[in-house]
Amino acid sequence: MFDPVCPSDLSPIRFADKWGGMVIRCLEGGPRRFSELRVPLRGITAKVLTQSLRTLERDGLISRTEMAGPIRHVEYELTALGRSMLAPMDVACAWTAEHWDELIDAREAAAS
Amino acid sequence: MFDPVCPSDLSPIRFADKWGGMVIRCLEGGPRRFSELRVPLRGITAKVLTQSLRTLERDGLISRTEMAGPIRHVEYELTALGRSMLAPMDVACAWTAEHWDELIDAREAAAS
DNA sequence: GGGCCTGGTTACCTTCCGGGTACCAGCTAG
DNA sequence: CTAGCTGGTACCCGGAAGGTAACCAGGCCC
Repeated sequence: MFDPVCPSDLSPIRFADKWGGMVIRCLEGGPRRFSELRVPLRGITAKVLTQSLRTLERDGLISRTEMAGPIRHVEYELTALGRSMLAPMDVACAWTAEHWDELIDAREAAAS
Repeated sequence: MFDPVCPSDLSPIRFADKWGGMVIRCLEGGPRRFSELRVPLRGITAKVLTQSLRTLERDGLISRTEMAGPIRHVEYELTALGRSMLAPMDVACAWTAEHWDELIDAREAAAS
């Protein structure tokens, strides 16, 4: 789903850290487990994902819940605050999509 | 106008690099010269401002014009692309302002 | 000539971010 | 006993970002 060489790297708008925005997108559809997040975030290592999740939690955007039971089960979920950030993110995505060609052109013109 | 310890550092939404968003805000009202930009961006050094301006120019968000004449005169101005980014920035600012307390609370809760 | 304004450049240093590898405990299935 | 899944942690590394201090040319004023 998300590529390590994500096109959004070209966008001047960034949410949280490098993977933060994508993590939030992954949680948009409901709670997810650690290993479930690693699937769409292709190429992310456990360490980096942990890092990103801890930061998002510190900033109050997601919550971490250890479920009871014999086997280990941790769920990450968007908080109300995190969910409220989806709106600005949509705006940013729309802007990036709309001006995609201009962004590419600017880079190419600058490279030459 | 802008503080080096800008409150927006707490916002998970960032535009361009550290000073990029503020530079764009400074140019909102029309073209500005290098030294005019240094006034509101308190504490920014020439090198860092140059760096930021070069990046913004590379990304097609601002334009740099050397004016003719005996004394040196350089003007920086928002391009159409740069100006179009003001809308997403407004949305981001509004979100940050609206959820300011929650952002602070989250940090404080995490610190304890 | 000396000082100041213009808009920078250069070298250097420090911090942070992201990533790679290895390793861990707890539980389960074969 | 061994392998595999869960969700991580510890350690090291390289590169980029951000900042400091010094210096620069060109033109102005005195």
